[in-house]
Amino acid sequence: MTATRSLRHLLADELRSRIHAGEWGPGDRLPSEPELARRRAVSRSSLRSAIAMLEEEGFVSRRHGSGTYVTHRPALSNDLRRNFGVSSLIAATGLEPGTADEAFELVRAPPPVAAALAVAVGSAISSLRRVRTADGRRVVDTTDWCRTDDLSPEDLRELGDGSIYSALAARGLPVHHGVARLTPGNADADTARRLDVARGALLLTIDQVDTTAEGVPVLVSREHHLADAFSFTVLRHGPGADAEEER
Amino acid sequence: MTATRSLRHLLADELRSRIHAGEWGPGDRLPSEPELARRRAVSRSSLRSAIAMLEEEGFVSRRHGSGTYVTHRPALSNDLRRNFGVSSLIAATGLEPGTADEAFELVRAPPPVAAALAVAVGSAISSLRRVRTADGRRVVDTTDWCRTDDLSPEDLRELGDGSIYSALAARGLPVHHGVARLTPGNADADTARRLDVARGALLLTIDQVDTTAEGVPVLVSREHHLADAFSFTVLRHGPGADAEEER
DNA sequence: ACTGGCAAGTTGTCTGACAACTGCTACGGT
DNA sequence: ACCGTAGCAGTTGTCAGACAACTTGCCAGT
Repeated sequence: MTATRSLRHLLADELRSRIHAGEWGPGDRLPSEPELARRRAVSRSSLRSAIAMLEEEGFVSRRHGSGTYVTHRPALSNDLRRNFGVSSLIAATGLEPGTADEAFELVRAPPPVAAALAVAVGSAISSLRRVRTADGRRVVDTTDWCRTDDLSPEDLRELGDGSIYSALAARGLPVHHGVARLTPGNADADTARRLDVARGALLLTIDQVDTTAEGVPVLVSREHHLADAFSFTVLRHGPGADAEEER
Repeated sequence: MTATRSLRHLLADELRSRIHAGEWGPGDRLPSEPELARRRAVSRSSLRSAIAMLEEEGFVSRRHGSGTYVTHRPALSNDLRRNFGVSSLIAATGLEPGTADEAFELVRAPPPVAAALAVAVGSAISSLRRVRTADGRRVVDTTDWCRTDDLSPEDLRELGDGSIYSALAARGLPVHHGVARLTPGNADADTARRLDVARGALLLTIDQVDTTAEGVPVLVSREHHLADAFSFTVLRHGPGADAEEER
């Protein structure tokens, strides 16, 4: 299923990987649009759409009358914006992700979680708590919550190494975006024990609410990251790129 | 100078602000492309490019054969990706940004800064250290470094309330993007004194390197943010949005 | 040696058309 | 009365060709 995405997405993927593979280095000029379109036997407009996507993502920049150039974009090992789950975050640093101390439970929704999931406080929801490891080292203590009619505790147990995101997508609830809130903190007794560090160790806590394209919140998670295990990076677009609204 | 940006950028800005103003709410369908194009007296292709930008930014989502719909995108008060400088971060929360304890100096580049700015270790560079305040409260302790031939300490003194970014842009060095690295930490004696908090207070440190579109690093900064003063948020794009490369 | 303009090449926009898809409606069979 | 299906109108996706706006390098004239 899933079907082929639209042509311009395919073209964008293609160009992105060709740039990523180093076919054109930073500062190089891409072949002209008519040229690229002719070689791929697609219309120039489709190819232009693809390039527009790459431009929006910051991979290339276009100069009217001159050409399209590959930007000197840094290759971030772990960009918060791109690496969604903890697994991909760990994998992006070249380490082997794993899990430990898994616990699947049916719990009463605590107030903040209930509010985020739009359910009544105290109603039963599925929760999955686990410690994520990188090359065997305990680095993240996570808890995920979701509605039981979306995923029951049994569903969570069955997914094994599969990601929660793909399980949700298989149920027709693909996660479109998430809002992550970052807070520094110190490990409490419980988390310290689970992560096998001293109490009070530095943590970066990420509270995240994932929603579908329709704006329905489907997954709430709280992740306590060991501060010295990762370096979290964000690519920030400069003020020149898109002047923006205020009020 | 600056010139009018391309038409599709203008159209995108226009639509973005109209959505932001609430003309169409989340879930609503936008007028059809031919309709919007006719009303603005522009070609459908230009308008399509504009909508493509909004789609890439996550404001709308298109459905082939059905229409273009406004997504339920959360209105983030302070998104790390969008709010670039500390001032805009403070202003985005509705507080009044200010500065205190400014110090302009000519210093010898410490190794990490020298590496980031691509200058010799120990060579003279401009630095600006200051405490940023929000409604008078001391919330961030920042230090900026840049090459003296880009901005001398006197240039920094002269800019007053103007941002360093606009000063760099005026010198033909517009900042295109920056890479921010986030680290939790505890306040050392010096920072604690400057921020008027207890030693060991929780901080979120942001180390950032800002570069031009050509990839030339022009500004390095280290910001110690009081943990309880802000909540840092990032909008993360879901896995469904753009399946991506790995290696 | 310098300057001005010309010309080729590239991206930006426009126009018109058709294909592919969605959602609804009306029709016909059971 | 119910249900499935074909058709239809509306929308986004793609195509083709043309011209405008801009950049860059070259070349002739001074």
